[in-house]
Formats: sequence, C-alpha cells, structure tokens
Amino acid sequence: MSKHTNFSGATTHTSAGVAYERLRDGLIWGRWKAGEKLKPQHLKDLFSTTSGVLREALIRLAGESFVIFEEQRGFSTLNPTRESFLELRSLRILLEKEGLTLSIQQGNLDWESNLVAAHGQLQLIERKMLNATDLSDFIRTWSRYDAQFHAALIANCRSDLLKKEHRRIYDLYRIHAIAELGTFGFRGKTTMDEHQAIVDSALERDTDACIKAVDQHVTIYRDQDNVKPPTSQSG
Amino acid sequence: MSKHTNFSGATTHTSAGVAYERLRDGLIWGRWKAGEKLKPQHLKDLFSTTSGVLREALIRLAGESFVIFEEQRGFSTLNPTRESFLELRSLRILLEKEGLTLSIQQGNLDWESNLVAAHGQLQLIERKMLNATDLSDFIRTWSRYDAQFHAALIANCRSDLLKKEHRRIYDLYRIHAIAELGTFGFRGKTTMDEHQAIVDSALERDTDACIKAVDQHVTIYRDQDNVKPPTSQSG
DNA sequence: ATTGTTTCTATTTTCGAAATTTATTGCAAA
DNA sequence: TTTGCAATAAATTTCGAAAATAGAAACAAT
Repeated sequence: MSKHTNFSGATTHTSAGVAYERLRDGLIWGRWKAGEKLKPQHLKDLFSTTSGVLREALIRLAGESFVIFEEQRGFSTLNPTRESFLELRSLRILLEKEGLTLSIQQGNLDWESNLVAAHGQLQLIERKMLNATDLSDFIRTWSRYDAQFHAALIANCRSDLLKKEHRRIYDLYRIHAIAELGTFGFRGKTTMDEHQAIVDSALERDTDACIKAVDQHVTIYRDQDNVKPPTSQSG
Repeated sequence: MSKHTNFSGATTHTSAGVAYERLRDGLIWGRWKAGEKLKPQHLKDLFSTTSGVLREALIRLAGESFVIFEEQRGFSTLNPTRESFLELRSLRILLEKEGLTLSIQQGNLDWESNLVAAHGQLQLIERKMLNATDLSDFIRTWSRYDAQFHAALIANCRSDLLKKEHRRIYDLYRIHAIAELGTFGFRGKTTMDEHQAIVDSALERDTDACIKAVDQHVTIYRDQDNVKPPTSQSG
C-alpha cells in the first residue's frame, strides 16, 4: 500500500485515507457536477477499492461539509447557490481578517519572510499567465500558490484552529466561487495588483490598510451583490 | 427503530445516526475523560449495536472535530490544553460578535422577541439556581438554555453557515471550558448581570456596547490569562 | 541494567453478503 | 391523462468474520 500525505500533513496507510484524499481533491477540482449523487457502488471502480471504504471516506468528507449526506439516501456533491456562496465568502473574509490582524500584531521576521516568498512564487506564475493565451494549464498551479499565499498571510496568528478552519472554508469557498462566478479566480493584472497591495501593507504592518486590501481582493463584483438577485426559486 | 432528531434538525432512522447523536451528547457532557480511547469494540455494548456502526458514528464525529482520529490507531476523546481552550474561545467570540453585529443590523422584531424569550427562560432558571445549594441538577438545563440564548443572539444574521459553525465551535468551547476552568459556566449573579447587559444593549441596537458585553461575558478571567499557568501536570 | 528480537494479544481495517429501505417501472382503475 | 397500487430494481445500511497492523509481554544477548 502506497503512503500518501493527507490534508493535516500526516501520512496515511489506509485505503480509506487514500480514497478520502482523492475524493477531496476531485471535489475541489470539480470532477463531479453540482448536486450529483456520489454512489459508493459506482465510485469503487474509479478508485479500485470496495464500496465500504468509499462510504467511510464519504462520511469523513460529509463531516467536513465537502459532501452532503442524507441518511437512507446517500451522498451527493454540494449544490452551490448564490446565498451559500456569499455566506462562505463572508466567513472566509472574517477568518482571514482575524488571522491577518493577529499575524501583523505578532510581527515576526520569519512570517514576513515566508509571506514574501509565497507572494514571489505566486507572482512568478501570474506573470507567465499574463502572456499566455490558454490559462487552462496554469489553473491548478495558480490555485495552489494562491492558497499558499493566503495561508501565509495568517500563518503567524498563533492559532492552529483558526488556520485549520480558514483552510477548510477557503476550499469550500473556492468550490462555490467556481460554480457561482464561473472562473477560478485569476483576473489578470487586477489580481496581481491586489496581491501586491496586500503584501505591501502587511510588511508596513498597516493592519487597517491590509484588511481593507484583503476585503477588496476577495469581495470582487461587490456592486452587483445587491443588484443581481439570486436566481429566484424556492418557496 | 426509534426516530431521533439530530444536530441539524433532521430526523434519523439509522442506528449509526442514533449512535452518532448519543456519542456526541456523551462527549459534550463529559462521559469520557480527556484523551481517553474510544474503542468501537467496547462501545458497541453500551449502545447495543455492532462495532461497525460505532466506527461510522466516530468517523462522523471526527470530521466535526469532536473526537480525534488517527489512522491505524483509532479514536480518542479530545485532549484540551490551555492553548486549545483559548483558541476556541477566541474563535467563538469572533463568530458570535459577527453574528450579533449582523443580527442587530438587520433589526428584526421577531428576532428581538425570540431573544427576550430565550433570555427570560434562562433568567428563570438562573434565579432558582441562586437560591439552590446543589447546582448539579441544574447543569444540563442551564447549559441548554445558555446555548439557546447565545444562538438567539445571532439568529438574525441571515447566514445558516455562520450559525452552524458557531454552534459547533460553541459546543467544542464548552468541552474545553469545563476541562480547563473546572466549571460549567454559571457564575451566579455576575453571569446574570452579564446576560442582562447583553440583552439590553442588543435591544437598544447598540452594536459596540453589545459586542463589548459579549466579549466580557465569554472572556472571563481575562487578567489571569497570561498569569495563571495551566494546572501543570502531564508529562 | 539495557538493548534488541520474537511471540502473542488486542485493535483496527477491509471485505462480501444479507437485510432494510428507497426509487423506479408497469399496470389497473377512475 | 391522471392517480394509486403492486412488483421490480437499485441503493443504503448492517452484520460478522478474515486480514493487516500496532502494542505489550516475554525472552535472549550484550
């Protein structure tokens, strides 16, 4: 059995653990469409195990809100709505602001150093993306670096809990953002400038400016939020 | 098979669902001591099912951070430390403040009405507790009303996600608070006054005052946070 | 006494099939 | 055509036992 490194950094030997990670990855990268049923019986072929271990992996994911589980009727992928998207975005911003504020307060050289490094890596790929005609090859890499950058922002907050929850909400946000906005997040020079502004104010330890920069960066299309109504349904 | 109502409000038929709820309840009420192993093989007798369904219930709980799961070495209860307690407290306050701010902003009569009702119920039992010599009979009831009161505070925030996460963190906080502070939360007249102050400022829609009141209420022993070391034991 | 190896026991993980429940289809009645 | 019911199919839940792994105990060697 091959060893894999899971979300929390530990190594897993079990096939349920492997299935968990592969499922989680697939969910984040939109392998299944919204609201689709996830049947252990079918999935077992894709992952070459039994339906039992698939069920176990799905239950884990349900506990972390990455899949929906309804007793007696199984599992399904999330069904993003405009509401759930906005709720996730708000929560993400709340957690990121808090982590950022604390990180700046602590004011640690290591943190600054890691932040600059993460930003540099992100910037490098973003520069390439500016000149590319087809971005599809960059999506995965950019997304990884973007996640690392935003993790680096709050890395110095001294709360493992906050970091862990932020990471989870960030991933859930991304799933919903892709479904709702129809894009994976990179908006060209605008995005790059926003990242730059965040780093600059962070290094200056200007908490207010940095918070504002993060807020603006995540809350794009702000004007339309209250204009474009949610695709109205439901009684 | 008896029907039970689970955490999210839905009804469950499955024995795994029942086990999940009973385990969750037991964990919140300190049925097992900190760091204790939770072995499906033993637990199955207590809940009169098989180890398989116990395992399933435990996996769900692990996903929600109510138990610790390490692959190949099973499940165990949480191991509260002073750090984890403080982290949970901070996160609880962050979420509660946010929910409260939004609730006040929305300014809804129904919300005020429900809040007053929840506070009234809490006050009723607290009055009785003031005159009681033995509080042990009141713990469960008070805890339920306190949870409902704090849920009522943020009930008008319009974010199901925020409410759900707050509830989860609140419960986790309580587990750690009991372990760390050695008490279940009621501090006599002080607590009652704090609750009153929270309601009063909420009804006056004085967001700042209300936030401050919540902060003070939850962050008790603030001065000692950096002074009083954790009851040092453990190797 | 300490270290390292082997043996044994307890626990966890995995599997497959039976039991239960839900969903679908086909058919008859209004 | 629609509605209600029965039969069928599909999926979920539960069970029990086999396989794999970890932890403890006993033992030997330095």
